[in-house]
Amino acid sequence: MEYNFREIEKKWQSQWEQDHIYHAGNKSDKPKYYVLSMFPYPSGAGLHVGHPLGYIAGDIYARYKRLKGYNVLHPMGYDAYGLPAEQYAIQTGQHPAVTTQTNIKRYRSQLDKLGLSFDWDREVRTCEPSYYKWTQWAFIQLFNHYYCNKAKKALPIEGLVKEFSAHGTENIDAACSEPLQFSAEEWNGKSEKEQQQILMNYRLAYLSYAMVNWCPKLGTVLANDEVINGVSVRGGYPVERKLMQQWSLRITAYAQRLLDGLEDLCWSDSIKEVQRNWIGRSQGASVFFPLEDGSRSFEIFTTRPDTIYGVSFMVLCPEHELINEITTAEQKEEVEKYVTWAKNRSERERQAEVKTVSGVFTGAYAVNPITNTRIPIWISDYVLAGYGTGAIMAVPAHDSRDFAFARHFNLPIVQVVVPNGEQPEDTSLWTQSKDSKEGYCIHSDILNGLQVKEAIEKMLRHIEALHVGSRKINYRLRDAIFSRQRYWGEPFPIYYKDGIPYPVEESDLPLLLPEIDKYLPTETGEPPLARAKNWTYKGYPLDYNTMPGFAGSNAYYLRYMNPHCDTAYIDPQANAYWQNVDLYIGGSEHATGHLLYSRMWNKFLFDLGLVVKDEPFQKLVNQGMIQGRSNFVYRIKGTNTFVSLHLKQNYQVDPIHVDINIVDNDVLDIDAFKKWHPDFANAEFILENDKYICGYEIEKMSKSMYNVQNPDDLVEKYGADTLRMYEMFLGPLEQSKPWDTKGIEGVFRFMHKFWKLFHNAQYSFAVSEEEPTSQEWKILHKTIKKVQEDIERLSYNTAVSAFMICVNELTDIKCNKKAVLEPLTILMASFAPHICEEIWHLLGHDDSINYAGFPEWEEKYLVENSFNYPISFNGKTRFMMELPADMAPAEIEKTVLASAEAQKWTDGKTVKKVIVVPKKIVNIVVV
RNA sequence: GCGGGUGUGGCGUAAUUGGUAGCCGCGCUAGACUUAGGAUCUAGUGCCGAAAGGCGUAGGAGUUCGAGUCUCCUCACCCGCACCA
Repeated sequence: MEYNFREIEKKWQSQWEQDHIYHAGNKSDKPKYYVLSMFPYPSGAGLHVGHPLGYIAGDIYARYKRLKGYNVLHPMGYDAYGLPAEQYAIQTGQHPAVTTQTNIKRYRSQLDKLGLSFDWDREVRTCEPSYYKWTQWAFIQLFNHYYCNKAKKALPIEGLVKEFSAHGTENIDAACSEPLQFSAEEWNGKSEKEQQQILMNYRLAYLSYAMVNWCPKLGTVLANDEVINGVSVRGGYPVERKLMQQWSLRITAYAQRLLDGLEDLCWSDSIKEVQRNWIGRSQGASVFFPLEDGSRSFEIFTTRPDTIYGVSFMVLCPEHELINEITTAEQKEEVEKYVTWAKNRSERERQAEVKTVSGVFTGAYAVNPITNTRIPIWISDYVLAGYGTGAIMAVPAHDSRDFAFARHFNLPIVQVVVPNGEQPEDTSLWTQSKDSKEGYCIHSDILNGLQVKEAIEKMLRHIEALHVGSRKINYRLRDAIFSRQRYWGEPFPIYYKDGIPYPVEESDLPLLLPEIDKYLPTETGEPPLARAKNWTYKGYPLDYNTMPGFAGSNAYYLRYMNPHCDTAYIDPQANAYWQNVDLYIGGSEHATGHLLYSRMWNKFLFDLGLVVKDEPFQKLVNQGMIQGRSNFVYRIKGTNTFVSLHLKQNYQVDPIHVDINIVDNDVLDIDAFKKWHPDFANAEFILENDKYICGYEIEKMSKSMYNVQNPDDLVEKYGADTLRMYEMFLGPLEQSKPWDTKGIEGVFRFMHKFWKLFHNAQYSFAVSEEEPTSQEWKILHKTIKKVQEDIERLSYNTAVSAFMICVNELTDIKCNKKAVLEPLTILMASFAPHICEEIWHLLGHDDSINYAGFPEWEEKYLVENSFNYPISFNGKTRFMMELPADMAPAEIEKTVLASAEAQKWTDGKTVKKVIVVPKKIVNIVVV
């Protein structure tokens, strides 16, 4: 029979599904392995060829591990809450649950066609009540815990309450929104409402008034990672700063642990670096500058306490609480004008005008606590409210922003650090600030002559001795805004009594998402949930917000371990067995979102003793994006005539996107083109060599550019096995690359060649029972070794090459011996499961190939005596050989040649050249 | 501006991790079988040269017996952060 992939793939896919062959039990004698691909958001557009890349890569690894004797957890599910379904609902009135359901169906059928070995018995959907029940449950736990900096973990809030009523804040070192100080008596004297407000300051999920990213077009707030360059990631709508009461997640409490945890993870350096940057730890000092009148002082943060002698002014952010208090009467009008102006600027305007200097003098002065000099206090929006204390000491000589400000407002510039080997300069001649990372100190009293590093340490000690400040570590990371004014998300299990939020009883979870008549905010501007009838609990109003998209994806990898458990979030036995994800595959766009929130969420659950591992994803691989390759035709302006690519320079033309499905190797199918669109029915063409050649460009894959390659079409034309192998063959997994269907024919040819190894000229199945020759063993075993090494390091493109080489070599020597072909089939089953399963059964096996043992490579076929690997890859035979250090070159050559002949590893070919170099290395070229 | 990464034939890529650069595939050229082929098979294919030979891993230097690989500088492109004190 010829290679009939359609029949083979259909047959085995339904067989596998029927037998639940990929179901992994929570108990097994085998070692466990957990392979996870990031679950998709089921969008209306369906899958394109980019999606399967990661799934196939994960699938190959899962199948490989199964063959290696592991109990493999390889689940899949859907990140089903999200904005697009809701936007669609607003436009059409269609319930988001319905569209989501439809899209999931489509996704599932597309995934099934690829022969992915998912354990569908464990499927989760974040929008199912049985799933989000536990998202809500986890939220309540966050609400009921605070972070203790001494224990370095989350602890129950009751403990904090006990401590407050016994000793006040005296012994407390906890993560909080604002540092508070009160005694036990003060605490006990407070009302329930006041106490609850104080506790909010400590809860890990807390309600607060905060400056948030408000997107008027989407009608919701967004997290920092959902905003890029002042516009929303989804939709690209402008985002403003707005003061609103919102739920937040105190992720900052975990900043240091999130940083430290990266060390032992097997993640790429780039993604670790992105997370480190996002957390943004900087070490320095907080210093208190008293006001001139001594009434109070204010705190600043600096990483360079050594430059404190160079401070010539202070700057407050326009939002700073001190402004009203200190502004002098003469300056009042001007300050108010500036503050109002600064507040009304959009985030985008502010970012676009970074270079423009603006600011205003408050009229007030502070005192430098080290030098006791009088320093003017200014206001400027180049100081950010969100970082540090929203106030800085300005050292214009050594900071470019301070320098620009000082020049603009004519403030003094004092050089305090001089680069080694240089002399102090006249700063009035400078056009920019001077780098001060290295050098010696001047004009700095006790620091004079010291190197920067020593000076920083000395000044830190000095500051501490004078009690004017202390060492401090600052993080750029902000708490995550956790509420959205949307419908299609998890409702908060929170109700309000007397304006105070209380969690819903755990036994009453899930708090079901109510039905509403319209998916829009109310006329009074309340979120859509305010439209729900009887949206109350115990007679009290429930929260109108829903949780953000990342809420449901925080711990989905944990629910896969026990997806049907409805008595606990995490089944301890299942968790003890599966531990955490061994290999996680997904796109790098989640570097600062999902991958950070998940780690924090997991650490919190770890603190509660609910999970055994502190980190969720041991090894992470980011598959590259697959870009689209668009094709163009060129229409001569004002006509309906199209000119081929290389002739277009003679005409005035408009390039027009053309559907890549009617273009083959950049050659246009003219008939199909005429039918494609009525406008082109009577089109005329200027051809080159009787062909119409299209131009191309690499762009994002998108419908409007007609460059979307649908995997279903390719499966239909070439089969899933070919598509799987081709996607892996395209290049290194982590690299982004344009989709190009050109090369798929080569892989398709390879599949036929492989199939033919098992068949005679008449296409009947025929393998020989003969004992293979040493050469045949070598071909097999070098392939086993190579492929195994390549899979382990996820270098699938080179593994596919190794298969091709192997099949070429076996075809050349017409090897059809079962002893060679059978192990090769098992070896390839991870890549091309359908064809290998078929052959496996043709070879006489009744059980599935999926659990056949993985073939081991035998060293004896690769190593002979002192030669390590006298096997050629890349058309070369090279190896190492132990030789006495004092052996003369001529002697070495003789020894090697003699040995080579004796071993017969040259397979009848003659040695062409022996290159002998010192250090025991020998290269031998054979022809 | 700061941080991370990449640069190899016409194209996607490979290179025992310091050891003949270009494996495998696409494309291209020639041939065979074919009524025909956009099917299949065979051979060739880094560049220059008729050949001998020479030149070649973005460019320049360095370390080494030996560099695509290590070090330094320059250039180009990609990604992340960005008034972060």
